[in-house]
Amino acid sequence: MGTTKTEHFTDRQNALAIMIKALAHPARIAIIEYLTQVNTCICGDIVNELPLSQPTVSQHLKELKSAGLIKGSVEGNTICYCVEEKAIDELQAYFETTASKLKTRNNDCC
Amino acid sequence: MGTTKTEHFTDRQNALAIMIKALAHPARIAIIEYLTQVNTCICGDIVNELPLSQPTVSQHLKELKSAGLIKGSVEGNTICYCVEEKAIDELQAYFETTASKLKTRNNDCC
DNA sequence: AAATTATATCGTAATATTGCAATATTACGA
DNA sequence: TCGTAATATTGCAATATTACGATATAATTT
Repeated sequence: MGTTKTEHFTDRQNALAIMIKALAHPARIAIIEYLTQVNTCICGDIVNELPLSQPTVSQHLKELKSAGLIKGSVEGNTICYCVEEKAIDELQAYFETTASKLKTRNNDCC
Repeated sequence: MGTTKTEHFTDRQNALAIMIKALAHPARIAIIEYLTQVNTCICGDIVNELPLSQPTVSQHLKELKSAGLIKGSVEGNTICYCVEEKAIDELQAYFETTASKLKTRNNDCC
C-alpha cells in the first residue's frame, strides 16, 4: 500500500485530487502566492524567495508544473514562470459550487 | 527528511496547507462531495458509499475532521457527520482572492 | 446477557514525499 | 573557449501516507 486506489473514484475526483495535492504543501502555496503577488511572470529568482535549497525548490516547481498549476518557458538563461490562471479558476469554481450547495442545506444537526 | 519544513512559512500558509492536504485524496474529495450532495447530516452509512474498507474510511474521516473540514457528533449507535461549512467557505474565499488577483495581471509573457 | 451493529484503533506492509548534497546541463559573457 | 550563473537531475536518508486485517469499544436489539 501507500498507493492511492484511484481506480475506484471518478476521473473528476482524481483530477481534482491531483490539482489539490499539488497545493498541499506550504512551499508550493508560497510559490503560487509569490507568483500571484508580483503579478507578472518571474524569470529566475524564485529560489531566493524561498527558504529551501535550490534542488528542493526545483522539485516543487516541477510538481506544480506537472499538475498544471504553473507554466514555465525558457527565457535564455533563466526560466520564466507564472501561474496557470485556468487552473486556479477551476479550483475557485469548484469550491464556489460546493460552498453554494452547502448554503442551501436543509439540516444542521451536527 | 520526509518532514515538511513548516517553520519557514507563515502560519497562514501552513494552515492553508493543512486544509488543502486534507482534500488531496480522491476518497476524501468523494466524502465531502457525498456529504454535500445529500445536503444533510449523515448518521452512519458513509462506509457503504465508498469503495474502501471500513478502517480506511474511518482513517480518512479522522483526517478530514482533524483538519476541520467535517464535524461528527455521536448519535447513539452511529456518528453523525457533516461538512464544516466555514472551512469550505475559507477555501472558496482563498481561491477567489487568488483568481481575482490573477485577473488584473499586467503581464502574460508565458 | 448475548448477539449484533457501527465505528475506532493497532499493527504492519507497501509506497510516496520531503529535503538536500552532489552533479549535470544549458546559456551567457569575457 | 572558459568560467559563471541558472536550473534540472540523480541518489539517498528520513519520514509520511495509504490500505487493510485483526481487534477493541460502545450502543442497540433480541
